[in-house]
This record gives sequence, C-alpha cells and structure tokens, in this order.
Amino acid sequence: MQQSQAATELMTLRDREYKCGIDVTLALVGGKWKASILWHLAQETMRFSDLQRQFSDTTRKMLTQQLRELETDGLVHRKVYPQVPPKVEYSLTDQGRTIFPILELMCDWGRNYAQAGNQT
Amino acid sequence: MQQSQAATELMTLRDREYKCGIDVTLALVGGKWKASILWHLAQETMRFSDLQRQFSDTTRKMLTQQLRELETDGLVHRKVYPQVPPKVEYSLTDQGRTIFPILELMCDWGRNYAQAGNQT
DNA sequence: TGTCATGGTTTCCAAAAAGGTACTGTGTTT
DNA sequence: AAACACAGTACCTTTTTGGAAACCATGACA
Repeated sequence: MQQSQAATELMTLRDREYKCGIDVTLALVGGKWKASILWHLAQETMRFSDLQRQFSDTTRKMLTQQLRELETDGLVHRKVYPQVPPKVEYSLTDQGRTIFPILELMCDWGRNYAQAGNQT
Repeated sequence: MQQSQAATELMTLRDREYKCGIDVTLALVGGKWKASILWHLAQETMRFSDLQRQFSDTTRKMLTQQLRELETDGLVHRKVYPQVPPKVEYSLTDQGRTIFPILELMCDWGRNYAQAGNQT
C-alpha cells in the first residue's frame, strides 16, 4: 500500500468543489453556448453585434450573460470603446486561448460522431 | 465569392439539429455526470455498484439514467449476467473509447485552471 | 418464513438553466 | 423633435436537470 496518494484533493471554483478536472472544465464551458462562443472568438475578435449574428437563435440576454461569466472566469476579455453608439469587442484572454485544443477536438469528434451515426 | 461553401450543413442527433460539432459533443457528454462516468469506465470496466461507490454523491436514479443514455448513444456497453443477485457490468464501446483524448485534455486543463485560479 | 444483495423503477419536488418581452441610455442624424 | 444604433438590463415564465424517498424482483441463505 503506497502512501503517495496525492490523489483526491478537491478543487474549488466559485464556491463549489470538484473532484476532477473534467468537472471544472464543464463548469466553465459546459453551458449551451459558452464553448461555441469561445470557438468563434478563437477565430477572431468580435463585437457584440457580430456575436448576435452568429448566434441568431439565442437572445441578447443569454449572450451577455454567458459573456459576462466567461469574462469573470478570465477566459474572455471585454473591451468597451467610449463612443456612441456603443462599441464592445470580445476576444479571448491568454487563458482563454489555452482551451482551444479541447474545442478543436470536440468539434472534430462531434462531427465524426454525427456522420457515423447517420449511417445506421 | 467562392461557391465551395460545404460549410453549414446541419447535424442531427436525437431529433435536434446542431450547427457545430462542439454542440454535438456537449449534447452527448455535457451533462453533470456523463463525462466523468466515461472517464472512470476508460480506466476499467465497472459494475453498477462500483459506479455507485465512485459517484457516492449522486443517486441510483441519476446513474442509471445517464448510463442508459450513454448506452443509447453507443458510447457505453451494458452487459447483464443472468444471475441473482444481479450483476451488470459497464464498459466503453469502441466508439466510447474514441472520446478519451478529449476527456484527458479536459481533465488536465481543468486541473491547471483550478490551480492557477487559486493563486489570485 | 423472513432477510439480504444487486440493480434497478416510479413518483414527486426543487433548483438551475434557458428564453421572451419590454425597457434603458445617449450622442448623432434627419 | 423624433428616430436610430448599439449594447445592454429587468422582470417574469418555461423547460430541463437533478435529487429524495419509497417501491420492486429474484434467488440464496439462515
């Protein structure tokens, strides 16, 4: 029996505890829109209205909500230009960019799954 | 203007349509437990009672529900031994195994995030 | 005969996530 | 003076998830 059990230390995130990194990741990007938002922002910085166009089947409210959480979690940067009408640009932070490989795999895997599934 | 827009064909999954592979992936493993379940099953085949022990903070109901969906989606194999008391073993299908790289990245990334986050 | 173990199911309820609609602020343009 | 553009907020409803507790089936075993 080994005593080198560095194992099950809990991770904390927004007052919740997680046993596994997977759960942390899902807590951050597991919502209905967040991962896609990050994916789009990974390609280019976008204004709020650009995002609205991309996510035309959601509401302004959901978008701002998700963006604010991503900002709070340090994955997205929000830059406000002090002008009228307002201009707000969203981009990934350095930390946000580190999740790109996961999104890429998820994109490919999901695409493959859907294709394979359609053959049955 | 190029016409080679193979781009936005929709993917279908359980009567819903998805624009992006990411959303398909999240639909399959984005729940509160599924990704972790797959992660554990990737290490070893487990009986239902093993899973109950691992996921001691969820209920039998949630576990069976999630496992059944994973089975329906072709990611998990359920093997029933015809004996009493019952014995049911869960393992990954070949398709289920293909998601392992994503889980691995998610696990690492989440762990790193939690660590980095704790320093602020 | 009663109890145990395993692997569930069923019903009901609470909480969380998502969505709809209307309203806001403010310089600029008409 | 009115309308517009952009990027929101506020308030409320609906839908989806998650969870607690009780119930079920069956053969072995005491």
